[in-house]
Amino acid sequence: MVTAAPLGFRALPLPLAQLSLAAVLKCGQSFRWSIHPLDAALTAHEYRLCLHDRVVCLRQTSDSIFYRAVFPESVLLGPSEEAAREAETLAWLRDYFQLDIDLLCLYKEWAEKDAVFARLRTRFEGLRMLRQDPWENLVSFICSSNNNISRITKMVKSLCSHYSPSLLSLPLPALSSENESYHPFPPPSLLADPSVPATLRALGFGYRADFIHKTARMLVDAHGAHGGPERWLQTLRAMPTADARAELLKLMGVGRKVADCVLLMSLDKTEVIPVDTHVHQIAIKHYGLRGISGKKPTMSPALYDEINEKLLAVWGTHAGWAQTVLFTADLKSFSLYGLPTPAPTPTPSPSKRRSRASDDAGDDLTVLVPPRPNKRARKMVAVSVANVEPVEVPEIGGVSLAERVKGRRRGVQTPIK
DNA sequence: CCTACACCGAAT
DNA sequence: TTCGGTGTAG
Repeated sequence: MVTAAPLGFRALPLPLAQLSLAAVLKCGQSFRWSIHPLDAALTAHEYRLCLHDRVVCLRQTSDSIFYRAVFPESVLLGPSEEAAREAETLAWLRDYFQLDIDLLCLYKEWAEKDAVFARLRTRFEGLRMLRQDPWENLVSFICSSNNNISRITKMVKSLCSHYSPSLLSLPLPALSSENESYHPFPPPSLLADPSVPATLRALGFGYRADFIHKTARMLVDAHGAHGGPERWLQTLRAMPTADARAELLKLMGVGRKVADCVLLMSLDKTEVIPVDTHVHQIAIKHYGLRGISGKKPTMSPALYDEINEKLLAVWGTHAGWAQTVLFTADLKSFSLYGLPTPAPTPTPSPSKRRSRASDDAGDDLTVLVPPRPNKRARKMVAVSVANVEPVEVPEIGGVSLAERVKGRRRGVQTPIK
């Protein structure tokens, strides 16, 4: 069913299998999108994110993304400036969702290499890694320690509304006449103030309040207050994985797991696999990893590396992407929000039936795929804009992916010891 | 290098 | 108690 673009929206033809907003925006990568149901049956939603100068609004059908940007009340703009803004928004979309990466191509490669993935792939289509703002990503994941998605989301929104002025206010898309105000993510300088720890604690951040404040202070001290820290974080994208990780680990509240999340989700390190206890359990179950000998499931650096190298060998250069796709299916929150909660795949031997999605792969699957040099999936996704001349999207921001990821290989296998 | 333990708050 | 961790001290 091809739907006409809602009023004020532009259409961006894109198959659901290339990008599923419902999956990507709720899977624990980003915590700041607001999600509004468009009908009582919860079959469609509008997603909104406040950037520094505009609010991006998205909707999706089976074959298109619809997008628009809303700006604060300002001087009247001419047609050319309007067009420029349109182009910026589209460019942002392509960059943020990394639309020059062909997800189908990646799924195909993972399925060929990994029987577990091959079996589960149809359950979560369109799951891709975002290319997030590093500063926001960093702070969000400092908040993630010993925490869950629901509370992280509340904390991040609370952080924005308390430390960053409202950019604009917008009526909810449907089912209500209320307004919602939109706040950008606060810059490091605003979180480096001495009053911040007490304030954040009062907001329920707990011990993370000190982490955030100290990290902000470290970055401002080292790189200045006016976009310096943000620019410096961006430079980590051009750095080998191991070097970028070492920089992140200097920050307060940033351990291996948080550092790896930032490397994967905002610093272009596609091969990095953040390892938590959940990933560990699945790695044991399906990929032949050793468990912990003792009783305390405390993750040692050596074990972390072992898991990481093992899964990297299975999935290759985009191992971090593959891990996200695979383990997102296990998220409880996915039963919410009208995602097509994957019906359990019929198992040849239906002796066991469990509720958790990942258990469906069968228990005796110990997959041992020899590591193989992997050619990057870079076939571009055809993109065009309705009512505008079709636009091909060869690369992002003038910099090809090959350029961005160049020289990363060395860091991949480097153990931390 | 590796192991306890505290730390906040919500869920169980 | 446990959890989608990290800093600190041994």
